[in-house]
Amino acid sequence: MALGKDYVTQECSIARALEVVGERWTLLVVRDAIYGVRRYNDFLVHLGIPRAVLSTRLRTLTEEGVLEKRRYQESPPRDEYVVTERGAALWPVLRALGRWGREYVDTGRLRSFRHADCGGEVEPFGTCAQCGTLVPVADVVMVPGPDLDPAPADPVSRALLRPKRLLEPLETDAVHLAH
Amino acid sequence: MALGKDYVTQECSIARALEVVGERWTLLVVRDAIYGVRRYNDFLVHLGIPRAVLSTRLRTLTEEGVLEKRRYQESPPRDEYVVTERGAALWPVLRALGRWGREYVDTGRLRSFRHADCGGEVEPFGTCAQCGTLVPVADVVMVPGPDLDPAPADPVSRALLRPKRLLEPLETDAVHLAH
DNA sequence: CGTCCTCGGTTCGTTCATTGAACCAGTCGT
DNA sequence: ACGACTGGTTCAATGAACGAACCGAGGACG
Repeated sequence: MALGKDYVTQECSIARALEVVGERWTLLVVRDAIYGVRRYNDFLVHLGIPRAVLSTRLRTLTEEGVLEKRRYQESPPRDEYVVTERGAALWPVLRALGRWGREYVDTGRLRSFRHADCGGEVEPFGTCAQCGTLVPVADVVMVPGPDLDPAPADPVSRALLRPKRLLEPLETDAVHLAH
Repeated sequence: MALGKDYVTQECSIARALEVVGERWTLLVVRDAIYGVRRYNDFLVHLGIPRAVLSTRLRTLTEEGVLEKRRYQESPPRDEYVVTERGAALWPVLRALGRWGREYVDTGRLRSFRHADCGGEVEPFGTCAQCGTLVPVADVVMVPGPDLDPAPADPVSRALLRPKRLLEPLETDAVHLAH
């Protein structure tokens, strides 16, 4: 971790993991990436993160193999950041955090996560309440809840008002209009 | 979160959770608390954290209801920090982080976690490999692995070389000798 | 051809958190 | 009376985050 002193003294996989994803904003960047956000500007407006910090996070996450920088058009040259398998493997962490946040911090029902195959809700530990299988990230559908702001300012939040399968790229208003 | 700007713009339980436990060191403090560490000095030597930071973390975690400050002897007056139910509910987060760290960052086998009732290993999502039940934190036993340093410098790490049920108080050398 | 706009950054001064060392107060053991 | 232990607080220096400004490559438009 690029934070002054690191956790290397810790003989613990939790500490090792936090070395990689424990910095401020990092897990939120990964969350957005799993939600399907891929472009610099989309991360920027959705997170409200300082540009310099975003640049650093994207760079280190790419170096760590959590994201992959990929050119998706040549003219003008444009790159996107896509979650790797390693990044997608952080889904259980985010799911667990989200459940804890909802139960112990939140008040409203913001989003729920359902198994694409059978519609069952994904439980605290990532299994499907309906069919009991351990749901892979790619088979999770994010469903917006009733307590989300119905008309958010930024296009990424608006795009996330529709149910959306995780990992698939997000279509923002801008991209939509460009067609 | 006490970090300059907060994540309040984020309509997301993950962000809300990170508001509480997203700061540097915080999750490691909670991890230690779940491992059974309870006393200021034990956190200090085991984490190698600056005293000022430890003090603020313990205070905010107490205010947030993740830990509870409790007087355990009157003369001299001594307090200990014990995980609450709310704090113990963070176990899935730590388990998920640990699994990710072991699979994608670590090399060695540092610790494993087993179901106290049947001895089965606790799987990535927190279920028991043997009997299939979702194992509550209090029924998890931490078992040290072969790649741990066999003679660590601090007494807390030494105490953690023995198998240990989570949440139960840790007996360090010092306490042990004091009997 | 000149101007404006977008995207994906970098630079920079200010603010804020972390660090590590020093200090301190209450209590015990001897 | 003296020193050690526990559980802190204080302080100066460092480093990270913040936010606004700037920048360069490439269209788009007229």
